[in-house]
Formats: sequence, C-alpha cells, structure tokens
Amino acid sequence: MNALPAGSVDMIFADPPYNLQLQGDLHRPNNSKVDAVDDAWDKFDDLGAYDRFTHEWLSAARRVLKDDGTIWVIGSYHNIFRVGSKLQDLGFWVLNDVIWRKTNPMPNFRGRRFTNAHETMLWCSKSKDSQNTFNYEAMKTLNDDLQMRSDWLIPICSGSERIKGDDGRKGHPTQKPEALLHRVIVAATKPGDVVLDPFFGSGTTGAVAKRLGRHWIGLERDKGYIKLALERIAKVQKAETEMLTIQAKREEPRIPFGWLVERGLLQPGAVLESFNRRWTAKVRSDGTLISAEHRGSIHQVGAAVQGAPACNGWQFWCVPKDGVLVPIDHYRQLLRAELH
Amino acid sequence: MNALPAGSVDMIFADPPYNLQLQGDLHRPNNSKVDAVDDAWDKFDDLGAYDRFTHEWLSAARRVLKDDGTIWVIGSYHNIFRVGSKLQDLGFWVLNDVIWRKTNPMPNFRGRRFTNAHETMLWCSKSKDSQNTFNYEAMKTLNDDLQMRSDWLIPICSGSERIKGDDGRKGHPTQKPEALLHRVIVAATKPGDVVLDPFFGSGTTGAVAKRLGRHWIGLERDKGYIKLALERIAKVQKAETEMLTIQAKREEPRIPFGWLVERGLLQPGAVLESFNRRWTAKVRSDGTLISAEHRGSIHQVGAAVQGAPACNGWQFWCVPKDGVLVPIDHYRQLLRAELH
DNA sequence: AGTAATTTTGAATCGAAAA
DNA sequence: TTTTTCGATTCAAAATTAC
Repeated sequence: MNALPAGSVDMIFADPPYNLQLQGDLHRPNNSKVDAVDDAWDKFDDLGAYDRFTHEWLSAARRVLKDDGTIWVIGSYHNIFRVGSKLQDLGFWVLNDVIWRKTNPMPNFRGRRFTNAHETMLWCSKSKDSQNTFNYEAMKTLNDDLQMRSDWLIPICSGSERIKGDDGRKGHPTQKPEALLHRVIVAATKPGDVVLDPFFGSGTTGAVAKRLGRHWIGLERDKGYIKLALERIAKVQKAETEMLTIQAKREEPRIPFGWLVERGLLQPGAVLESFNRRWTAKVRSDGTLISAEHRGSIHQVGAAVQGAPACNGWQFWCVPKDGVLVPIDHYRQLLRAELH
Repeated sequence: MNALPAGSVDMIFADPPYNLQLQGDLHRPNNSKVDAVDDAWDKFDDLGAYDRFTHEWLSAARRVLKDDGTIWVIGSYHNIFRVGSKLQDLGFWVLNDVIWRKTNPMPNFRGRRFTNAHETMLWCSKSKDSQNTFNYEAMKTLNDDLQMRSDWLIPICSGSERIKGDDGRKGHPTQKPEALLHRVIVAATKPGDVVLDPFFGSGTTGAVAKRLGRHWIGLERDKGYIKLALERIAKVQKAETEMLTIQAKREEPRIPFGWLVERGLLQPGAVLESFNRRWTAKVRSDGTLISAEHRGSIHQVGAAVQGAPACNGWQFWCVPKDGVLVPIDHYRQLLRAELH
C-alpha cells in the first residue's frame, strides 16, 4: 500500500485476518471434521501482535484514501473490537456498523453458545467533517422504498459462485459473497471510482467492482490466490455504463426487484422481454429498467411501453431462457423461498 | 461495586453510557425536534476519558463476578469497540456478540447513512476455561426448535412498558425492552442466581430478574431513577417456581449402562444392533460390549466399529424387539424414572 | 432421464465428570 | 493436578448418489 500515491483511492474494502485462535479439532454430530481456518496468515502470537498488525495496515490505508473517501472493514467478534478501536484512534469517523446476517451459517455443533450467525462491517469516513458518497436513493430503492437498515440478510458464498482450486476444493477459505460487495460498492461509490482491497484473496471485490464499472486495485501476497482471482475477474463483464447510473424512488413489491440483481439472479445489462415479446428492456444495477424510451421500476417501464396507467412488472417482464420466456416473478419466488 | 464481596455475583448485565457525541439538534422532516440523549452522564471529554471510565467499571465488575459467571454489555458503534477491546484486555473471553435487531428503529432523518437499526451486546465469561451457564435447550425451544442465533429481533421499548416520570414524560432516555432482558437472563442464569446491573437506570434488569426468580442488585446514582425503578419492581410478581425450572439433558443424573444389566432390563449375552443395522455386539455381564473385533463400553465399541472419533452409545445401540429397533436410551429413561 | 434420498459443507475462539 | 471416560450435539443449501 505504501507504494501507492497518497489520497488516490475513493473506497477501501478490507477483509483482514480475524485471528480466530481455534483450539483443537471440532467434529459435527455425525463425526465429520470441520474444515477450519487454520492458515498461517490467521496466526498471531497474541493480541498485541494483532494490534500492531492492525495499526500498520490501517495507517497505510488512511494515507492512500482520499479525504472524502470511506473505508469498510469486515470482521467477527474475534477481531472487530480491535479494528474498531484502532479506526477511532487513527481519527476515522464511524458512519455505521453494518451487520451481515447469514441465512445459512454454520451451526454451533456442541450446543454451548448461540449460533454465530453474523459478521460485522465497519463503515468509516476519514474524519468527522469529510463529505463521503452515500447513494441513499439507490439503497432505498434496493430495499422496497424503505431506508436501508444496518442489518443485511445475505447467504454465505457457496455453490457455483464459490471459486474452486485446481484440486476441486474451495480455493479460498473465507471467500465473501458477491451480493455483499455489490451492496457495499453501490452504496458508497460512483462509477469510475477507484476501489482498493488490501486483502484481495479470491478477488470478490475486484469481480464486483469490474462488473459495476469501478476501477479496482487488489493487494495479495499469495500467488495461488492471485492466479485464481485474475482468472475469475477475467470472466466478468462490465455492465453497460447506462446501467450503472443511479435513479431514485418509486413503489415496488415486497421483495425488491433490485435484490435479484444484487444476488446475481439477474445481471446488470440483462435483457428482459415483455410476456408477449413486443417490448424489451435492460436491467440496471440499482434494480431499475431502461427501454428505448423509458426508464424506471419494472412496473413503471412496463406501464409506459404499453401506454397503460399501471402494470405488474413481475408478471409483465420475462427472461428469455432457451427460447422460452420465464417471468421475473419466478426469480422473486426463488428468492422469497430462500429468504423464507 | 467495590463495596460488594469479590466473586459474589453470577451474572452482570451492564448498559453503560454510550458516549454518543451528538452535535447539534436533530429535526424530523416535519420539523419536530428529536428528543436526544443529552444527559450529563453521557458526556466525556474525549475517547481517553471514556476508556478510563470503561477500564474502571469493568475492573470492578470483574472482581465481583464469580469465576464461572458471565457478563453482558450492550452498546452501539459509538462505544462498543472501546468496551470490547477493554473486555479482552482484562482477560474476559468473548462467548458471543449478539445483535439486537430493532423492529422499529428511529429512521435516519437526514438520509446520509444506513438506518441504525441495531445495538450490539457482548457476552463474555471471566476466562477461556471457565464453565458458564448456557441454557441451550431453553433457547432452542424459544426459537421454534432451532438453535438460537446471534441476531435477535425485538421491538424497542414503547407503549405501556415505557416508564413515565412524574411529569408524564419518559422516565429514562434509554430504557431497554423487558423481552431483551428476559432472553439474556433465561439464557445465562439459573433460578436463584444473583444478577447485578451496575447502570440500573429504570430497573429493567431488576424487574425481569424478579419475575424470573433471580436475585438482583442494582447500582444507580440518580435518585429520580432509583425511585422510578423501585416503584416499577414493586409491582412485579415472581413467576411460579415450577415455571422457572429447566431440566437440561446434560444435567440429568448419570446411569451407567451396567445398571441396565444389573437390574435385568437387559440380559448378559443379549445382542444389540446399531441403529442402521450395520453392526451388532453382545452385552456382557459387567456392562461392556463385545463385537467381532472390539470390546469396551457402549461408547467405545460404537466408535470403534464406525472408525469414528466418538459415539453416543445410548443412541447408537438398539435392542431388536418385534422387528423394530429400540434404542438402549429407552431403557435408561425407564430406569431413571424408576430411580426418581 | 427425472426425481428422491443421502451426503457434504461452511471464518468455530463449541466439555465435564470420574478416575 | 492430570488423564481417562462418559456422552451430548447441527442448519441450510449444494452436491452426490440412489431409485
């Protein structure tokens, strides 16, 4: 980080080692062994060593961050209090602590504590008086026209999104879900901004930044991780510029359409067709649509192209799939089931 | 706190000043003024002063806490990182960080941040190796037979629960909901335990502790708050004792397997089958099992035949009876009932 | 080939009593 | 104080195998 020019970065997303301090092995009730995070990079001699490490990288981060930039740091109860205190000590100003609530956390197999079902993110500006970016309207749109809260419900990264190594096993032990980074980046940056991730790992930050038309810088010392990340990001397509500019307001159903984009069920720039194939529209990153002549919510654009007073966009718009049209409501139901 | 005997308290619930550092007045969009927390007790000169205050009261708390007791501290992003770091520095061992998600938080009127919709609680034991109370089954029952997670959805305190002062205005600016304390106390204490709240305020901890049959100690320096709290607690009725006792499975008296043979519930030489019918073993007169290749306790042989690191023999081994497999745990329960 | 059942897995600080 | 034994304990979702 010290090789980068001072004040050159708009946003930092950092996922530092958590210093888990695991003791012995842990087995599930069915006797299978939990594949724990026991990598060398998560080992520190004691709290003091972790504090020094935190001080060093946060100081370096502060230097490269623009005065009006913001920093996000994610962690668990093992490390987040050390990080939070150090951020305050260095003069950062906490804007929010945001809770990532996991839909599918690992259970507590021994029944000795509450299921550890969340992680904490700290969002800070460089000082109390700096002017940070916050795309309030985009967040509100993404949350069914209600203010976005400080607790976010998002599944852990699994399935096809999880990067595999050459051996077919998980490529990185702590890969974060793209939906999480999507919301972070849409909330706190503008297209063209520079996003820095000093603990790049599997490159989730770079992949999402690229898709959303933000520049990215990733720092990583493990060559294996670098290779995986670069291959991954090479496959990502940047969404069209128009899809990335943010629009505001409007009514939407209980599952906001934007969530489908955020969760990767639909990509920014994806083309939707009306059920009768007469009209098409493209999906933008904030969950609005844009057609030849109109832009707005799925309902508004659906109504506008028909010249109708109203329209249920969930039934009107479809995804062309293998020659068949699948109503976007189908995806809403998938997500609704998932979020239960 | 220093007047209390050392090691005399089973649980501490602490709701210290948050050091909110509010700047000017805040108005809602309709121009009404938000009734902020601007009391003298929430004013500190700087972070250093807040840290010294935190160090002092946490040190005192540590002294009065039993070695196997636990402490809960609630806070927001303004202070929780200072508190969490200090807890760790003093040797406390974090068991969970629990998120209180508010169903009805105050909106962010300026639209500059995410709605601050949660507060954080830290639950710590006195050291890594201490044995704290956790009523796992009670929590699981309370959560529809799923493990209780670290994020709790509970409304803020309002309506008739909110204590009013003599002037009819709110009696205490940061009164916590009784539902929150209910879950904390049921989770981490037993009936008859002593609960200490060093920042008693409106006395929520005392009220809930009394109803749940726990003893309580409240420390408060504001005489107005003391008066309100005592009046409030006087109205509370302790629930019936039978409603408060919880019999956890792991606290039931132990029944050696040999007793089943001794009492004639199983005959020496009886053949047991594993629940999946893959293995068999014979019962010996001393209460050990013998299989084709292994001999030892029900647990040891169960583990050995599976090649597993451990096994609960009570659930693994069954008695074939009329074509059905009856777990030997059934006979243990019969004997347990008989022994009363 | 399609559906149902089974197995696998995820940032985890995950015992206590008796000998 | 240390070692051995007892025996309690999991949820959601994807991947794999069985039917």
